[in-house]
Amino acid sequence: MEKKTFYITTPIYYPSGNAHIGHSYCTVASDAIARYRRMQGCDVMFLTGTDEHGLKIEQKAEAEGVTPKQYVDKIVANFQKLWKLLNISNDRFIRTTDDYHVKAVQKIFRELYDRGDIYKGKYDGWYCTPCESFWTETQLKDGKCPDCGREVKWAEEEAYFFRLSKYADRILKLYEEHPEFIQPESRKNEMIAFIKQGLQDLCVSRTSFTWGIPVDFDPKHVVYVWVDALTNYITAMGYGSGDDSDYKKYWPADVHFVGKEIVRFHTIIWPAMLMALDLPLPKQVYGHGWLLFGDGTKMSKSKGNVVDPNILCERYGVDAIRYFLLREIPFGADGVFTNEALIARINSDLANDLGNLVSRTTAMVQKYFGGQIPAERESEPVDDELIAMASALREKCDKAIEGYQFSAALTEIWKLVARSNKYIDETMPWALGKDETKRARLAAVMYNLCESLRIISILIAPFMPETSPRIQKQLGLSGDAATYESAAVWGATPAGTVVEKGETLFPRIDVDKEIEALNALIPNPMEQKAEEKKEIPGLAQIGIDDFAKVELRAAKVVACEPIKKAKKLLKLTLDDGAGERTVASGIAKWYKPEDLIGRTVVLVANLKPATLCGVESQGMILAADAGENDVRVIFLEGVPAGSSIH
RNA sequence: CGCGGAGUGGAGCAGUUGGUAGCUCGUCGGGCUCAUAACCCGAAGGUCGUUGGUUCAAGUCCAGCCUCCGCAACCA
Repeated sequence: MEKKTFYITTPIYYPSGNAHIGHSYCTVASDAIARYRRMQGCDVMFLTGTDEHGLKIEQKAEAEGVTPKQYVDKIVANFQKLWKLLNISNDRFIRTTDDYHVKAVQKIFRELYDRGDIYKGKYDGWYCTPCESFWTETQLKDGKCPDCGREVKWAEEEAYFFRLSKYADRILKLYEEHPEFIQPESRKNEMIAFIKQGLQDLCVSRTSFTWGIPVDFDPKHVVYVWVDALTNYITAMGYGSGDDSDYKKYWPADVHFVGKEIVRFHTIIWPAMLMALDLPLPKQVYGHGWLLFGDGTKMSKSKGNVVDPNILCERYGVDAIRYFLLREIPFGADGVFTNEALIARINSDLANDLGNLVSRTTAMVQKYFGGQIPAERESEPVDDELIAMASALREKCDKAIEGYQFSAALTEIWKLVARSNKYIDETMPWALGKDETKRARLAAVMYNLCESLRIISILIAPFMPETSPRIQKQLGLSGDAATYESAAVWGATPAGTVVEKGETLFPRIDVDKEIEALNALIPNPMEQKAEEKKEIPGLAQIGIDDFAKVELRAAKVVACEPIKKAKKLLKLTLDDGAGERTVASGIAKWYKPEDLIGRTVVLVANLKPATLCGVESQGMILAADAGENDVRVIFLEGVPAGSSIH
C-alpha cells in the first residue's frame, strides 16, 4: 500500500538580516508536524527556504559594497546553520535565486500573460528618484519620501498587472465551501472583509530595480514578489521544470504555515494565481501568532531588538528552546517571550517534572534490581489509572496535532509525567525495597514507571528529537519498543531490558544568576530602547538665516475639541494676534481640551497647511518629548497673543 | 459610529454547543526521602471589565458603556 503523502511548508524568509527567534518559532512548529507525520508513517515533504529578491536586498548589498547574491549567500548560510542547530528536518530548502525556480517563474509568468490574466498597464504614484521607490499618497510624510525625506514627483511606470479582481467571487466561494481553508477561524472574517472592500488588480512587475527575475519576453521588467515568492511552493516540487514528478506526488500542500501578517497573501493572492493557472489549491493556510517581547513589541529584524536563538540553544540546549516555543504559546495566538518565562518552563517542566522522573526511575531500577526488572511482577489496583492514562495518551496527542495544537499535545504528555511522579508517591518503592517479600510488587511498580516513560519518550520525539533518544537509551529501549505503533501498547518493553541511569537531562537553572548572565549577553530590548532615546541625533547645523525662516508666535488657545475619528489629535482654535486659525495637534493622549483653553502656546505660524483627518491644520504648536511616552506642551506666561518669538 | 483582538484569584492563561469557575507558576501549611533542595497532599485567594436584557439557569447568548492592544488613518 502506498504511503499517504503530507506536504507542509514554512514561508520563505526574507534574508535582509539574520534569522531570529520569530523565524525559529514557525520553523520549529513546522518541523514538529513534519516529524509527527513521519512517525505516523506518512510520506512527508517539508519545505522551507528564502525569498531573496527585491529592492531592499539590492540596497543592503550596495551599502555593504557586495553583489546582492553575495549578500544573500552569506545570510542564507546563517539561516541554514540555525536550522541545522535547531534540528530542523526539512526535506528541501528553496532559494528563489535557484536556477530551476527562476526558469519556472518565467514560465509561469508567461503562461499567465498568455492566458490574459497578466496584462500590461500603468503604475502611478509618487516617485522618489534617489530611492527609486513609488509611494502612495498616504505613505508620504510631509508630502515627501518617508524613507529619505526628499521631494517626490508624480510619475507613471509601465508595469504588468495580475487580474486579481476577477477572482474575488471564486475566493469567497472557496472559503464557504472549505471553512477549514483559513485557520484559525478568526482570520477568515478579516479576509472576507478585505475582499468585500473590493480587490484591485495586482502589480506584478517592476522596472524600478533590477534584483529580481527578468520577465523573459520584456526584460526591462523584473517579476515582483508575488509571482516570484508564492510560487516557490510548487516550483520546489519541480513544477515548470523537466521533472515534475514530485509536484504530482505532493501538491496540493496539506498546510502552509505562515505568520498572521501574510495570511492575506496566502489566502487571496496565492489561490487566485493557482486558479488562473488551473492548478489545485492548498488544503489549508494556518496563520500563527507572533512572538512578542515583554513590552509587547514584535520581534523583527528592522527593530534590531532580536533574541539570538544561537545563544539560547547554547545555554539551555535545543530541545529546551523547542519545547518552550511549542508549549508556552498557543499556536494561533500571539505570545510573549521573556527570559524569565523560558527559564521557569525549563526548571518546572523539564528539570523538575520530566528530568527528575527519569532520574529517580532509572536510579531505583538500578538500585533495587541492578538495572534489570525481574519478570515476576505483582500488580495492584492502584496501577490501573496510570496504565489507562498512558494507553490513551497517543490518541490524545494525535488529536491535538491534527489541529496543530502543540501546546495541548505537550500538556497531555505532561499530565502523564505528573501522574507518574504521583504514582511513585502512592506506591512508595523505597519502602517496598526494604521488604524482601515485596520484591514482585516492586518489580511491577518499576516496570510500570518504565513503560510510562517509554510512551512519553516516543511521543515527545517530534517536539524534542534529542531528548527522546536520550531517555530511550537510559531505559534500554530500541527497535519495536520505541515505535509510534508501540506508543499505544502497554507492556511493549521486552523482558531482560537493561536500564541504566544516565546523565542529567535538564540541569536546574539558578534563576537570578541566569537572568543576570542573560541580560549581559542579550541586550534587553527595554534598556536598549532607552539607550537609543538618550542618543539625541544631532541634525546638521544650520545658519541663522535658516532659523529665521521659521516664524514663531505666541498664540492663545480660544477653543479646543477632540477630532472625531482621530485618536491622537486635538483641534485647537488659536488667536495668533492677527486672527483665528485652526491647528491640529497630536497630543490628545496627554492633554484634555480644558487643560489648554485659555493658555498661551508657541505657534509655528508659517508652516504650510496640511489636512489631517479632514481638518485643515494651519501651523503647529511646540511641545517637548519629556521622556518615554510623555509629551509636554510649551506654555507661555504673561505673553500677549501675537508676540513674535525668536 | 473605520477594522480587528482582548479584559477570569498575585502573575500568565483554559473555559468547546449556557447547567455547581479550572490549569500552570507564585504564596502558606503538611508529607516523603527514590530523585536534579526535586516529588506528593492540603489551604488561602476570583461577585469571570461595567450596566441592563433573554433564561429555571450566563464567564458562556443579546444590547449599551468603560479600559487596553494591534492595524488603518492623522503624532504639522
